[in-house]
Amino acid sequence: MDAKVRQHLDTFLGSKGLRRTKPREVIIEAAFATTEHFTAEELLDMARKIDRTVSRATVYRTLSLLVESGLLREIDLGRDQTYYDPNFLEKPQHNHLICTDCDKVVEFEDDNIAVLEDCITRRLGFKPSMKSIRIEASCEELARKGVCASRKCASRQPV
Amino acid sequence: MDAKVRQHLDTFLGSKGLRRTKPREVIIEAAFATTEHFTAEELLDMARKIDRTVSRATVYRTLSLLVESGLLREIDLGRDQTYYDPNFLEKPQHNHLICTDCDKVVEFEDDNIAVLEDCITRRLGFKPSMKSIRIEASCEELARKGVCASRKCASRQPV
DNA sequence: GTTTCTGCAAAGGTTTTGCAACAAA
DNA sequence: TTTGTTGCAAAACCTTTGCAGAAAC
Repeated sequence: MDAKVRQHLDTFLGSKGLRRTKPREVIIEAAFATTEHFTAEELLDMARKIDRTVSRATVYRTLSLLVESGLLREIDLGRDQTYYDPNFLEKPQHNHLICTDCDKVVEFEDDNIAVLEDCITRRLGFKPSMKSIRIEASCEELARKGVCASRKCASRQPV
Repeated sequence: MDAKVRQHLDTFLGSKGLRRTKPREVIIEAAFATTEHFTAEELLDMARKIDRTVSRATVYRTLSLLVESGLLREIDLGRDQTYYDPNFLEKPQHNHLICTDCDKVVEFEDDNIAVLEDCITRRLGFKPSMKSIRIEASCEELARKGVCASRKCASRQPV
C-alpha cells in the first residue's frame, strides 16, 4: 500500500478512534492496488483474492469509511451502480470523460476549468467544496476510420 | 402541458410508433407541471393527484421514454436516488450547484464553461454529446451571518 | 383485429442492518 | 475489560419484468 494512503488512513482512523483490523487492511490494499474505477462487488472480488474470508458487509462498511476519509470518491459514470475512484489522492481535481462508443473512461485535469468553476461558484455566493464534471462523448477517430487504434476503442456491440 | 413539450413528445411518439395513452398523459402532465427536480416515487405521487389509478410500473416505464426522448434528464444530486430534471428544454446547458448547508439546488448556466468543456473534449479526440457539472458548496452568507435570508438557507439539522 | 400498453405482483439487484461472536486497544 | 468490528442472514430499498386483460390505432 502506498505510503501516502497509509498515512492519510492512520490519521483518519486515529482521529475517530477507529481500529486497524485485518479485513480493513485487506480491503484497502485491494482498493489501492489498482487505478481502475470499481464497484463494491468488484472490490469484494479483489479483496477475496487476498483473503477469501472477507465479507460483503465489511466491504460496504469500509467503503463508507474510505469515502468519508477522502481516500476514495464515489463517481457517477452514468451506469446503474456506484463506482469508486482511487485516483483523487494523486489527481485531486480530475474529471471524467466517458466514451459513448466503448464505455472507456478517460480522466482529465484542466486548470482553466477548475478556476472557472471556482469563480462561478463564488459569484453565486457559495464556497466550493466538491466539483465534478462528467462528459459523455464519441470517439472522433472511430467516427473517421471505423476503428480507434490509439485508444483501443471498439464500437459497442449491436443489441 | 407546455406547447413545446407536447410537440417534442408528439414527434418522439410518432417516430417510434408509440401510443398516446391516458396514463402517459397524466404522468407527463405531472412531470412538467413543476420546475423542481423529482424522483420516480415523487412523480408517482404527483401523477396520482391527477389520477389515482396510475401505477408505479407505468411511471418507471414513462420515465425511460421521457429520458430517451430528451424531455427529461437524469441528474446526480449526490443523493441515493435518481433525480429527474424537467428544465433542460428551457435551459439545455445548465448545471447544478448543491448547497451543503441546506441541500438546496441552484441551477446555473455559463457560456465560458460550456466552450471550455467543448475544447477540452475535442483536444482529447472526442466529440461531446452530454456534459454535466455538479458543484457542492457552502453558503457564504450563512457562514458570515449565521443565517441566509436571500436564499432561504437554513443550517442543516444537527444529527 | 393487431399491436401496444397497463396494473399487479413477483423478482432482481444493490446496499444496509441486527445480532452474537470476536478482536483490538 | 471495554469498545469497536466482523460475518452472516435477513431486511430494506429501488427498479425491472412476466403476464393477462385493456386500450389504442
